[in-house]
Amino acid sequence: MPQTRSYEPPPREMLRDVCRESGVRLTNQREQIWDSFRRKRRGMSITEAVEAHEKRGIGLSTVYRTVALLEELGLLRRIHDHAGEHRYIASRPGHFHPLVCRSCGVVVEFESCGMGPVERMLAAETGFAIEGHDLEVHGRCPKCQ
Amino acid sequence: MPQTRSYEPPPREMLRDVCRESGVRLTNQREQIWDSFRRKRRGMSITEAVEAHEKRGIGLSTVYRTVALLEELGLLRRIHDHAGEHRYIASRPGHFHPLVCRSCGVVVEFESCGMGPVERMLAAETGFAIEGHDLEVHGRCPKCQ
DNA sequence: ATTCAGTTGAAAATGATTGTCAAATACCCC
DNA sequence: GGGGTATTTGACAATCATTTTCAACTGAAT
Repeated sequence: MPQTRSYEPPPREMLRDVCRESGVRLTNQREQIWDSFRRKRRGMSITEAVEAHEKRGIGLSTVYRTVALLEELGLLRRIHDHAGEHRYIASRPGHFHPLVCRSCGVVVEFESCGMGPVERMLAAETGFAIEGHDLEVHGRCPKCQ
Repeated sequence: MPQTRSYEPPPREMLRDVCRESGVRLTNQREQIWDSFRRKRRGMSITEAVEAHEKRGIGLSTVYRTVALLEELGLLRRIHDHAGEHRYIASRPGHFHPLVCRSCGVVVEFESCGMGPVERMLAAETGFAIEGHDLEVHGRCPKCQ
C-alpha cells in the first residue's frame, strides 16, 4: 500500500493576513467566497461558484471580481481541467503544482517538479531565457482507481 | 552564443494523411484553416482565426468546429498563454510540450520533459495512478531578450 | 455522372464575462 | 465607540464568445 498524503487547505487566517499586507479590504463576501473554495478539495469553476453564492445573496459580479482578486493575491490557483474546464482551488502563494484526479477532480498540490535541469537544457538548445513554467499532472486518486 | 533550434511546422500533407486514416473528409476549409495555423509560428486564438477567415468567406462556426476537430486529431495543440488567453499552434500528433516566448509569442516544441521520475515519486507519495501531464515553459526567445 | 452521408454558412439562441452606478460598508482617525 | 471617506457591492444592462439549427452544398465512393 503506497503512502498517501492528503491535501491540506491553507489556513483560514491567511486571507486576513494577505489582505492586510496588500492593502485590500477584508469583506464578508471575500471571506465567504474564499472559504467555500477552501472547503472543496476539487475546487470550483467560476460558474459553480456563482451558483453557490447567489443562494446566499452574493452577486455574480462580486464572485467574478473576487476570484480574479484572489488569484492575483496567490490565494486561488487556476487549474486547466482535463475536460478543458477552468477550475480554481484555494492555495497559498508560492511555487506549487496541482495533481488532479480525472475522475472525482480532487487536487493535491506538490512542490518539487524537477524542472531545473530541463530548463537549463532547453535554454542551451533554443537560446530562450527561461522564466517559468506551468505544470499539471493528471491521474486517478486512490479512491477512484 | 547558445545553439538555437527553430520550430518546424508539420508538413502540409499531414492533414491529408490524418484525415484519410481517421475517416474524416478533407475539405477546402479544413485545408485553409490548418494552413493558416501552420504559417503562424505564434499560433492564433480562436477569435483571431475567426477574423482571419471571415475575410475569405469561411464561416465562424466552421472555424470553431474545425479547430475542435484538428485538436482531436492532434494537429493543433492548445496553449495557455501567459496572459491567460488560449491559443492554438499547428503540431503533429504525439508527446510534445510548448516553449512559449512571453514577448512575441513564438512557440518551439520539445519532447523530453524529464517527468518520468517525478511521476513515479508522486505516485508513491500520494497513491495516485498517474496518467499524464500538461507542461508549458515560458521565457524570452533570442530575438526578444 | 450519380448518390448520399458528412460538411458548411447564416442566423438565432444561448452562455459567459464585463461595465455602470447608486447604495452599502470596511477601516482609518479621532 | 461614532463619523467620514474611499472601496466594494449588487442589480441590471451591455458586450462578447460559443453552440445550435437547418437548408444548401460538396467530397469521395461507386
